[in-house]
Amino acid sequence: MTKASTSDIVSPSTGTLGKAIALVELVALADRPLRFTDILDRAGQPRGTLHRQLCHLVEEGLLEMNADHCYEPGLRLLKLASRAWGRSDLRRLAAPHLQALHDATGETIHLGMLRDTEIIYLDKVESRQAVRMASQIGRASPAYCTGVGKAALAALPQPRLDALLDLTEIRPFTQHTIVERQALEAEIAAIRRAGHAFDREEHEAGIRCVAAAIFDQERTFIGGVSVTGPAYRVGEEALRNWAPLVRAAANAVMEEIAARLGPKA
Amino acid sequence: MTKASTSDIVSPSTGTLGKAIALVELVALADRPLRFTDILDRAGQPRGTLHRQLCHLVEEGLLEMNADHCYEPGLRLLKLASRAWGRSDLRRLAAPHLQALHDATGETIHLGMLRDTEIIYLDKVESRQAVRMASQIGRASPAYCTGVGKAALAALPQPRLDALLDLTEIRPFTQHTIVERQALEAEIAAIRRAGHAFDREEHEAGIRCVAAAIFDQERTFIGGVSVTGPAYRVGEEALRNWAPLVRAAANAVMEEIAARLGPKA
DNA sequence: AAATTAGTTCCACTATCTGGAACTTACTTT
DNA sequence: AAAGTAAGTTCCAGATAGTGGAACTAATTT
Repeated sequence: MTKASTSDIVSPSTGTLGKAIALVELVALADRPLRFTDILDRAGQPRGTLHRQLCHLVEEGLLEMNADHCYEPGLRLLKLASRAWGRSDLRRLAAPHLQALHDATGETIHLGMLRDTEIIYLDKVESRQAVRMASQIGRASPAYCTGVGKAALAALPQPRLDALLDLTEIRPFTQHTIVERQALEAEIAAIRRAGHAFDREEHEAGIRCVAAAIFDQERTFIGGVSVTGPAYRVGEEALRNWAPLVRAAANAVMEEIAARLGPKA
Repeated sequence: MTKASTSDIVSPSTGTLGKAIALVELVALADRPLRFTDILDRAGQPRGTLHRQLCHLVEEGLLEMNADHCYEPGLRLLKLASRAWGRSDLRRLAAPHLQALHDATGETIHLGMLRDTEIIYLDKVESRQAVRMASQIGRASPAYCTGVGKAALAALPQPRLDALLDLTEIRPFTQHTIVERQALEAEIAAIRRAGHAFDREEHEAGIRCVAAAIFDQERTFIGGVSVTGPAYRVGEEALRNWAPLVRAAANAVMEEIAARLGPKA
């Protein structure tokens, strides 16, 4: 029996717990508030069972039920996540380098990690308060069509990459999204050679980005940094010019990690 | 049997789920990474049981195990919480009014909600990027010694207030923290009369704050707004001057809520 | 007012969780 | 380096808690 490493991708056999948090996710990812019956339709569980599970989740504060009988994600999630965020070593070590990269480029900087087939953004530094701060932190985007995501894919050992791509449901977000498996693998090979990844409006129309991977001592991927900007302001040339800066930032974070482990022991 | 409303305070009897997320909380709130045995000591469960539970949590991405066998909060928490945050109606409606309040005062603005005996901060607007953005979002602080918290307490019907205070473990965070139950009740009475609450360095030394409650149509408390600043810059007088502004901001949010419910039906 | 839909409760059944003990692996000490 | 000790993992009979069909109540709709 394999021990459950963070990076294994397995169909969850976690019994009760799995079902429970699948419900939380169902509610959290829905684009509108869900009533009991909405959830019943989507969850494929008998009424009685579902009802009890929802009650438990509400009692635990993972879900809440508002005035019009709709279930919504609960505040306790926020509390737990804020601790997770505050304690992340990678985030803490990377923060100054993200800021430096922002100062150098003037564009938005992201720090992301790979979780299953998705990139989850751990931190960002924004130009001015563009839209609303923190709105992207914790956001999950598919790996195969984002800068940090593709840098992550390119950083994986081939068998894990294959397994991950097999699990990924590829669909076109924009007309530039790479949807052919072969084309994607060629892109990944190119990223391996170059040491950085571009996102040319593949996830969001009008948004371009350059990203580089961060590795730990054993050369396993732990995260990625990127510079992102609107296409009207960020041309192909700007992307290419920033690539060395992004790689340098990623390297600086790696050195930081190495430095921290040295004195520690 | 009472239906489990968000605001009921009950000892959780949620079986497996309750134990599981108690573990997540244990790991998330710990001030250092915990190894298996550390958790074993604190969780009071037999080895076998605990081990399986932790495995399940890791498989679900609620916890992660790092290289040196320490458990840490998982990325999936971030993902779920970011959806919770992005979808919060209160946050969305309040945002412009927080900004306006910030423009008027120049100090840090918080929006918080009550969860059991704690205030959880849903949003904030900060002076310049003071320390690190978003660091406070999701943060939980005790109700009895914070501005928003005391405003919340004063807004509760007496029986719920009593129940809540009975559950609260009161301890002095600073030398100004109100620790006597009687003094606290007097303070709450004063807040009820005034319509706003002060925090005079009761939670953190050197930090002062004014807060006001936000109610829904039925006059039940749903959240609070506050202006917070360092004591050297924010005197008693400034606090008193801001009180009307804070109350006005809270009222503006209430009108927003009322307006949204009008056209809707 | 009747019909329909939505939400909640009940209880026999059984899948899942429990926890003691044995086992394996990774450090520590002499 | 070998023995000792602590940390982490696996196993299985027994107990608990979760399951799900059906009956019931409450809220809408016709």
